[in-house]
Amino acid sequence: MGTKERRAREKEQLRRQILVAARELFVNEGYENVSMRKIANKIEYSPTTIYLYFKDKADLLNSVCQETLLNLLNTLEQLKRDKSDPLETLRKSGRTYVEFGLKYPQDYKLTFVIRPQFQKGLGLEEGSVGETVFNYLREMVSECIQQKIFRQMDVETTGQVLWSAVHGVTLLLIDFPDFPWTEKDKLIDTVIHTTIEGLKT
Amino acid sequence: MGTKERRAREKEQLRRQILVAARELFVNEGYENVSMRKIANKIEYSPTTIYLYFKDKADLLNSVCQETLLNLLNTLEQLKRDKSDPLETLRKSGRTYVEFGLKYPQDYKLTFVIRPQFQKGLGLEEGSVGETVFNYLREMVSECIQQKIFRQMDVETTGQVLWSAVHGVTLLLIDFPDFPWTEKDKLIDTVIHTTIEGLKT
DNA sequence: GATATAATATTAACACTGTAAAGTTAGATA
DNA sequence: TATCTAACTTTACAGTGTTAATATTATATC
Repeated sequence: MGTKERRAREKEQLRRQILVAARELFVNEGYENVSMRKIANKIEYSPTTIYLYFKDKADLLNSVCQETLLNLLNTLEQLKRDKSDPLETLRKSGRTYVEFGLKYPQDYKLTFVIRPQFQKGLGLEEGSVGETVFNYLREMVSECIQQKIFRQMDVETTGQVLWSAVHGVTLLLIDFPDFPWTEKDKLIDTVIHTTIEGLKT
Repeated sequence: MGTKERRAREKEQLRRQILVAARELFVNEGYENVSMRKIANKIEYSPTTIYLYFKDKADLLNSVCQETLLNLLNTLEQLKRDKSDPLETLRKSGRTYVEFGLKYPQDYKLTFVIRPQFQKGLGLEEGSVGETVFNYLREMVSECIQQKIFRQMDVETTGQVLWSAVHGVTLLLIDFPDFPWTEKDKLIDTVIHTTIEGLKT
């Protein structure tokens, strides 16, 4: 009598369908230009059905962002880390982070800028995906400090400085595409290089 | 026959009134939670009157942001610049920039994150206030490079690296108030210090 | 002072929004 | 076959940005 299981599976399926549709619309048209009705149309359900799966529009956004964080985490973890050269790992991770943001600019903004506006105290609490991402950074930084490549500063501050740098350059490049930036790759590399140099002993 | 002038003055006055009301509401309730009707109520005019002074809501936002940029510029220019110590000037400017963002977090986000979403190619074009602000940064950076305090990199890239750093830390502090940040002042100083160290010869 | 003219403000309306409440339908259990 | 329940839809509400048409006011002209 696997009907219950099948039902549960179907339910999960529809949930995912909603998420996929929502992400696509959010990304292509911007969060505020997407209505529940548009999402509903896309999946061919009535608008209010969505509310059986998500509390409200902000909750839907939140779920989309959780996925984004998971994608980011996966992307980062795919980098093979050379234990003997933590600095290079850090550099590559920084690059990967920024590139992820530029590859999915709307997702990035949704996750790191828009969502905080709707969800105070968001997504970085203990046990969350967001925290896991930050832990990834902590580990790398910690290695650099232990190996005395970086100056002996606390891991938290060091990590936060790095995050600031990559977050900053990512958002600027996304938000001001018409600004006369230095060649993009050069800018990204310089930001990362500069920050790392500044952190060295 | 100064009636025309008086009329113009009155018109300008109402325009300012709208701007003030809009800013206050945007800042306190967030751009998307503010309706034209709310603004109209606040100034005790009918909603459509606003359209006689601003093209639409985005235009209103844009004007508010122009003011913010002007405020930022004034704040920065109030710093007295010690020509003989451009590094200290740069440091103080960085601090001032971040503090400005934290003092008016909503204004900052409105200007540097929300507005770009509504106005592509925004506010940094030639002759704009935004450009003037960036020119301020250019000058300081240029001085540091000329005096060989900074390594001989082009002014543009160097400036953009600095901007990335302060922009990044400002937004992170605004958007994730619940994250276990290092003590705020320490973080800001470390970000600025690290970036500057990284840029040195 | 009466009237024409221009400037300014308002009313009414449209097509849309997020979402709550009530109504409907299909499948499982008995 | 009757009942129950989960899934989904219909309807409705109060609010949105914005436009067009209308009304009101203040000025300039006679």
